[in-house]
Order: sequence, then C-alpha cells, then structure tokens
Amino acid sequence: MTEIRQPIKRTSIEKKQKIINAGLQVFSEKGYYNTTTAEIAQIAGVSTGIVYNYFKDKKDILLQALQVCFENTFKPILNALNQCDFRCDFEGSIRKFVLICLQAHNTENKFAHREIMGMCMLDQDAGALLNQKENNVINAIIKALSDNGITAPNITAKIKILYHIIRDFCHTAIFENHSENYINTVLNEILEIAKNMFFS
Amino acid sequence: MTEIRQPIKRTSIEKKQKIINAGLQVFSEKGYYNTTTAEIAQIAGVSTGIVYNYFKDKKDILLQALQVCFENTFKPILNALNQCDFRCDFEGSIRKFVLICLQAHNTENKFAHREIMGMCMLDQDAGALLNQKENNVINAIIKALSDNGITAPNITAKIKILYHIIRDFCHTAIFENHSENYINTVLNEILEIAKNMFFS
Amino acid sequence: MTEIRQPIKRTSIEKKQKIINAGLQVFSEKGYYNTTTAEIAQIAGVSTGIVYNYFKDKKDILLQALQVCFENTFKPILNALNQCDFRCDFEGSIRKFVLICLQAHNTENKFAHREIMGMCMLDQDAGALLNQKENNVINAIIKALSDNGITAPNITAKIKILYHIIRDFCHTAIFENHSENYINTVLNEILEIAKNMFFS
Amino acid sequence: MTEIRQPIKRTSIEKKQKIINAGLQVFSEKGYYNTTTAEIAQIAGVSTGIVYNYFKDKKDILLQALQVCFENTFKPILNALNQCDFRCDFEGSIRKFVLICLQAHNTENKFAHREIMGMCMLDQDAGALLNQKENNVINAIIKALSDNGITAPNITAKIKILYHIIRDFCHTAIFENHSENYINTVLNEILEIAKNMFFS
DNA sequence: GATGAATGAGTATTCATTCAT
DNA sequence: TATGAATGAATACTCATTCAT
Repeated sequence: MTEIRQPIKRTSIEKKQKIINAGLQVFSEKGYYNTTTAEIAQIAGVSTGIVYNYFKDKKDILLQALQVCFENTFKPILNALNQCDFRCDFEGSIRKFVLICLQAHNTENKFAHREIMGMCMLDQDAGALLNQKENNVINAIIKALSDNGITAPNITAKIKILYHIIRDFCHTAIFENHSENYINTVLNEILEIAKNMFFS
Repeated sequence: MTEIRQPIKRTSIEKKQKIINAGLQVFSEKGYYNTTTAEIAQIAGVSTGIVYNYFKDKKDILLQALQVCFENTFKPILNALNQCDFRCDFEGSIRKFVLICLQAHNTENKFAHREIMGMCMLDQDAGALLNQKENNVINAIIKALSDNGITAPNITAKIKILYHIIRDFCHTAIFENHSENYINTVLNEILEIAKNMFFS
Repeated sequence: MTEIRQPIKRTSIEKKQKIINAGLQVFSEKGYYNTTTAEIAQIAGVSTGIVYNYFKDKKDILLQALQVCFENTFKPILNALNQCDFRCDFEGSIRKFVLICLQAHNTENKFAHREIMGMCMLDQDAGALLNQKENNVINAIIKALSDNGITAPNITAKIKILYHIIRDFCHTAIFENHSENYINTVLNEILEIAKNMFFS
Repeated sequence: MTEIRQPIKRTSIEKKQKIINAGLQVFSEKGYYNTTTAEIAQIAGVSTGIVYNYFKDKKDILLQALQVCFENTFKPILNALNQCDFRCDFEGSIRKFVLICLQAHNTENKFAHREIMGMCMLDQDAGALLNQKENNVINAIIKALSDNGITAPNITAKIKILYHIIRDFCHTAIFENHSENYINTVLNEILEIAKNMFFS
C-alpha cells in the first residue's frame, strides 16, 4: 500500500510528466484497454515500478492525462472569449471563436478524440472531468455575451445548443475529411443560427 | 476454428436471440469490458461453448447487439418521417419528429446510452455501424423535406446540424435530469432554429 | 468472479485431488511462500487456470491440503483409541497408542511438519483447522478412558498435558535424529507420567 | 552490495536499535510476510536505504529482532534458576520457576507468540536460534538441579519433557483465555509430574 | 448441435534491494 | 552516513477461446 507521492524535485516532476505524455501518446494510438502499464513506462523511459509512485493505478494515469489534455484544449478557448468583442462585431467574433475552437481541437491531436470521448462516455470519472470543463466553457460564453450587453430569453438553453453545435462541428471536422469549402459552408450555417438566436 | 453458423432451426434462432439479448443487458449494466462471455452465456441460459457457434468472438456479440439496438431506435424514427406533413405544418411536424426521437431513445433503455456511444467511439466497427445508421436517417430527412417541397441552400449541411442538435437534445434529456419545463424550452429553441433554416 | 465448482465427474475429482497432492508436495518441499500457483499446476499436470475452478485462491489450496493431511494423520490415531483396552493393560495401551501416533506422524511425511505447524501458527484459518482436529483427539482420549472406567481429578487438564507431551515427543522424534535407545527412554518417561496421573 | 556495518557511533547504534524495535513491532502486528521493509523504516523513522547498512536483508532484521526478543524472554528465566533453592523447597521452587516463565512470556508481548513460533518453524535460521536458546535453558535447569544435589535416571529426557510441558503451559495460557482457576489446576498437575520425576 | 471443463497467454501491481545525490 | 527515488523481477489471478465428450 505505497502512498502516492507528489513529486517535488525537478527531475521527479519531469518524470511524472513523461509518464503522462507517454500515456497520452499510447492511449491515443492503441486505446486505453489495449495498452499495458509496462508499455507506458517503457515509452516514458522509466521502470514499471516508478509509475505506481506517482499514480494510484492505471486509470489514474488516464485521468491525469485527460486533465492535461483538457487543459490544453480549453485554455485557448477560454482565453479567446476575453478577446472577442461581441458587441461591435457579433458575427466576426463568433466566427473567430469557432475557428479558435477548431484550432484547439486540432492542436490536441496527441490524444485521439475518439479515444478521449469514448473513455469519457464509458468511465464515470473521466466523464465527470469532461463535464466540468465543458460547463466552465458554457458559463464563460454566457458571461462574455452578458458582459457585452448581449442577451436573449432562455440564454442558457441557447448557449448549450450553440456549444454543442460548435463541438460537433469541431469533432466532425477532425473525424471526417471534409473540403475546406464544405467546412466554410457549415461554419456559415452556424453563424446564421447564432445571429438568429440573438438578433431575429 | 469453428465456422460460424447461421442458425436455421427455430430453437437455434431463439438461442442466438437470447445471447444477443443477454449481451445487450449485461453490456448495458456492467459495460463491455467488465463483462465476460461466460456471464453472457449464463444469463442467456446457454453453455459458454455454444456462443462461439453463432458469434465469431466477443466483439461480434457486441456488434450484433448494437445492430439490434440501432434497429429498435431508428426504425420508429424513420417511420415517423413518412407520416410527417412538413408542407402543411412544418413546425408541428418537426416538433412531433423530435418527440418521437426522444421516445425512441427512451425505449431503448436496455442498453445504456453512454456505453453504446462510448463503444462506438472506441471501436471502429461499432462506430461505422452507428455512422451508417445515422446517415440513413439524415438522408431520409432530406428526402422527406424534398418530397414535401421544402428545400434550402446547403441543405445537407443544414440537416446534419439539425440532426446533431436533435441527437444531443435526446442524449442530454436522458443523461441529465431536467424539468419538463426546461425540456420544453430547449425544444422550442430547436424549433426556432429549424424554422429559420428554411423560412427566414 | 468465477464461482468455485465442486467437481462431480470422476476425472474432475481426480484433477482436484492431483492439485491438492501437488500442493502438499511443493508446500512441504519449498514452503508455502516460496511456491507459485503455476508451479503447483505444473506438478499437478494441469493448466494454471483450472486451479481457480476448484480453489478460491492460493490459500484455499493450502487449507484443503491441510484438511487432507490432518485426515491422514488423525484418523489412525482416533481409530487406535477404540482398540485400546486401557482397563486391562493401561501401560501397554498407552505405549501402543503413542507408537501409533508416532507412526501416523511418520507416515504423513509428504508434508513437512515444520511447514504445517508453521503455517498453522502464522495463519488463523490454518490454525483453527488444526485446533479443531486436536480437540477432537483430546476429547476422544478422555472418552476412551472414561469408557474404560479410568478417571481422575482434573482429567481434562491432565489429558491436555499428556496430549502435548505425546505431540512434542512425535515432533521431536521426527525433527531431530535420536537413537532408538533414547526414543525408548523418553517413551518410558512418558508412560511413567501417564501412570502416575491415574494410579498414584 | 553494500557491506554491513557494525554501528559505532552512539547515534548509529540507536538507529539500528530503532529499526530492530520497529521490526519487532510490525512483524508482531502484521506478520513478517505482510510487512515491507519500507514500512519498518518508516516506523523506525529512518530512510529505507539505511536499513541495508545495518542489515543484510529483510530476514536479517527478523533474526536480530528474534535475538533481542529471546534475550528478553530467556534472561529472566535463566536468572530465576540461580535463585531457586530446589533442595530446601523443591515444589515451591518449581512453582516459582514456572510462574517466572509465564511472566517472561507475558512481558514479551511486543512480538506475538504465534508469529515468533511460526517463523521459527518455517525458517531454519530462526528455528536454529530458538533451539539454541532453549537448549541453554534446558542445560541450565539440569545444572541447577544437579548443583542442588537433585538427580534422577535419564535426567536429560526428564528435563526436556518438563521443559516442553512448561513451554506449552505458557503458550496455552497466552493463546487461549483461561480462568485463573484453571491455570492453577494445570500448574498443580505440572508440579505433581515434576515431583514424581524426582521423588517417587 | 450442445456442454462446460480446460487451456495458457496476458497484466496490473508489489516490494526487496540498489544507487545517484 | 543518509536519503528516498528508482529498479525490474516476480506472481496471483482472469478470461477469451477451444475441444473432448
């Protein structure tokens, strides 16, 4: 019953980081269930034993990898909201925001989306993690609009729908291979929906 | 390497059906990865060996179970499309359609949604199965609208977005617990989007 | 969570027996803690997996092996008590009884005494098993004497002491290497103690 | 392969002592096989590495802990022998001796008897250690009697039997929970045996 | 077709011991 | 001396799949 250590030394922190990265990589390539802890350790360049100094068990690696992964994805999205001037240029701001979302998803290619989303559906803890992050974004969007004086009846419902549309758009754009032309078409449809939500 | 038989005798067909149903049940209760084939056989009331007469391997049970599951979910949805008179009462038809979708998802409670969706993300074959069924529905919607003389630019993009909105609506309504009031609010927002798509 | 089966078919019963015998053998040769389940299976000539059809876990093999072992040791001892005529020839009967105990311990050489006794000290379940068997013998001795009209004050205390003396005698005779001469000397001392207990 | 040091500095000696005490404590609480060296080090308040400066391996801790433990148990017993005047008051002396044995066993509660005895049966080295100490006591008893002019034929055999009786008495008194009344009964039976050995 | 006993490769996790600092 | 992070061999137990009956 070894207790889990929080690494303090620089080298230890790096080691833990390497394990997380290795996890991200292999889980995304082969899937969580097809990956052994020995494999992760090997790719991280550490011994199998040390993994259990920093992680409670295999799933703990997944959760911490997801944490990092979500951080990378959602941070630029949240940042983008602060720089959008929805009041002056609503359509342009939304367009810019969607494109940043798209980019954030593309950057995060280390961990295949399907695997992430799949594990978040299958595993309660992983799902809860994602849920919390998504709620943060939804709330941030509502606040950003409100700060810009933009409002509408049933705004929460509206934003949730909008968020899901954008998320599906990003996932589709990554999963399937679409022409830039088609991507733009979809983007324009989304903008139309957004405009109608607040200015119809 | 026993060859997989297609059962012909009535009792054999029933036996295969029982295995599929047992699979649906246990996968949904405990998840694919936490279920053993022996367990499925036991619940189906057959021997473990016989499973491999009808199914190539464990995943084959999953795929055939998904097949059945999708059949149950999508058939009423496809049927609904034929009975909608989008021309006379567009809004009413969409509303009716969404409600039928909602009902179809609720009926299919045998197999937990999260588990289905999760496996469809993690496993390519399962994913392909779902994709094909969803495309059928999307195409059917387009055709139904077109048969009713309703059209718009970029109709495929529009319908895909609409389909995703409705799907997310159904899943959210099942996963989370919302008041009937809120459900109605969201439903109205969806109808608004749909109307704007074709009549703005 | 496979359930433990009680083998019914002749071949299965033999298989379970072979595993127990293999356990007896290897535990006694190498000790419980230095033995792997794979080793037991190999010596039993079965696969590692089948072990867990018949035994809950590794310790379950030990306990069932001990059960068999105790059966072999204590049955002849209990039988002997029925054939002793303590009334007519007390000394001769006790002598005969002790020699049968000695023989029973020697026969049971399959499972080293030290290992048995050690595990019975370290493990509560194993200890309880031994305790129960030993109490059976102690009670049987008391009954045999009583049936022969032989009694004394504090008979339970007396018999427990006597039993321990005989047990230690058997163990010493097996553990250490003594001359037959010395063995006889000790035996005579024991007889003297026994006689004094009831006829002084 | 660090060489084992004999600590010279006071602090080092104390450190080694702390490890031994920690070993005694945890082995007795959880058993040798359920204890990790890291645990011992932690309880001793030292680093895991330092343990291997003073001890060859885990078993070496056990052996030195046993050494200490036996010292504590047998020293008062050996001392008692010097103060017994078997010549003047044989029965009283024996009684006193047995009571001191009982007390010595009770004092040594740091290290559970079952664990000690079990390990001495399972492990040859531990067993040899115990054996040597017990032989010392047996020889000391013989000498004490002889110094008091008390002798008998086959005295070695007699004393060994007596020693085992007393040992079993002490262990039983600790393992099982008996009334003081019963304890006294057994003690009297033992005294009777002892008297008969030398004065019948 | 049907059974369920048997197989054995596969894996997460532990822990005595070492070693860089 | 002292630390405690790192090592990696070792192992109980599982389970998809096969096969003798």
